[in-house]
Amino acid sequence: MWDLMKFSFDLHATDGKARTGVIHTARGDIRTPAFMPVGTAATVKAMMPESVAATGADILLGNTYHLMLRPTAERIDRLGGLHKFMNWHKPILTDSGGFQVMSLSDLRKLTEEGVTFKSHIDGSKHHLTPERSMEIQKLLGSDIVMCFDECPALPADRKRLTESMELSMRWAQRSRDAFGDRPGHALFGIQQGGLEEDLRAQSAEALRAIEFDGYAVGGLAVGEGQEAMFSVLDFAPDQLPQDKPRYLMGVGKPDDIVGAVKRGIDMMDCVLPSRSGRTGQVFTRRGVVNIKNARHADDPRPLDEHCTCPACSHYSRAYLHHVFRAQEMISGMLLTWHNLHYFQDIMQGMRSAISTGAFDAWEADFHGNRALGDIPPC
RNA sequence: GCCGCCUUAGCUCAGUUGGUUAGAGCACUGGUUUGUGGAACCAGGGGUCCCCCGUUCAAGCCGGGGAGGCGGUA
Repeated sequence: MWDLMKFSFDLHATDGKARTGVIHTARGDIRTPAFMPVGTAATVKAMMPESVAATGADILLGNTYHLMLRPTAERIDRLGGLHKFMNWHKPILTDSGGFQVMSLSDLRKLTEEGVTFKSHIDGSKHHLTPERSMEIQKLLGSDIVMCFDECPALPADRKRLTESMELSMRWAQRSRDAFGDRPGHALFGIQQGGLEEDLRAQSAEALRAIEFDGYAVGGLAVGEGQEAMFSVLDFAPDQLPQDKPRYLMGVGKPDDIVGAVKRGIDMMDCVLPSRSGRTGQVFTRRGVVNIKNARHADDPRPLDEHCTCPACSHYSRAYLHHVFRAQEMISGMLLTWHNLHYFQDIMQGMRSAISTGAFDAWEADFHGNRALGDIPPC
């Protein structure tokens, strides 16, 4: 029984650098490669939790920064933890707040100790340190806790990247020390170093010395472009332990995800399917569809005739176009559902292909479908 | 009938003492969104300034006449 409570990763098969397996947690298993929908404010926007599960998601991402401000980690703890609060009983990974160090940079002050934020909600001041981030993620009841790090925007010069990476490594040690021993819960380290191979290697070495339950590649998808990102992913996963999950943070578009898995990534998260779902951008096998475009107004066909999600099973492009233009809430609901369903379809396709050694063929089919482009207007 | 106000982009309206290529919001046509500050943002197309005459180097703006609309009044 004690063993069942332990966090562990079983690698089932590899195909080239691509891997498939299962992460075991106290809240259930996570099939890898895994895509994690983002539920920043204790909700995947526009989706009921059971609907998110129906798309095939095994795990969600939650956010330290947003939840500490509202409704506060202490309140969520008093109400029984984040899983109960938001009615999601599978695993949750929480981001540490590190990303907001970058994305909210005009509202923060960074020191060795930590970061002072000014709340984007009411302007109130808040302090976040590795120790406080660990405390908050524990109060939330997170299954996979992320180290508190600093994520510099790219491009950045080498001096800045070096100092930032070294600070993040000192914070990684403090995160490890503050996390303590929590059976069933995992702590992931985050590699930094920008696009520099030697800095990435130094960062990976520092993290391996501390020892984590999983290792994230951080600091990518922050403005460098796919080519540069893939060039880092050509070596970064190899610098991290083979027997632990590797998580690429914040990625990405469908072709980014496929390229990352091909290079040895096991987990990813991204706001794109949910955010785009609310703003009319739809991801399909044949590429991106912008549902607001006039060409869909009279189109009785589904978004994707092969997709089994509710939006594709029961509604025409004309209807989805109409409800988007009319700003009806069902628009965000249906399009988010479709996007999440499609992303999970990609993950399932890759898991199956890797386990049968057919990843290359699967990938060729994936790119072949995209090359067709969207169906012509009717 | 008389008096007042109004007429500028598809819609609702700005437009200085007359002075570069007449603007905004919405709508329209596209684009962007990568560890969610975003139901967001960016770009583009679109004008016989109601019509005619006049003054002036120059008129959306000033003068005269006409048309249409709104309100008040008998």
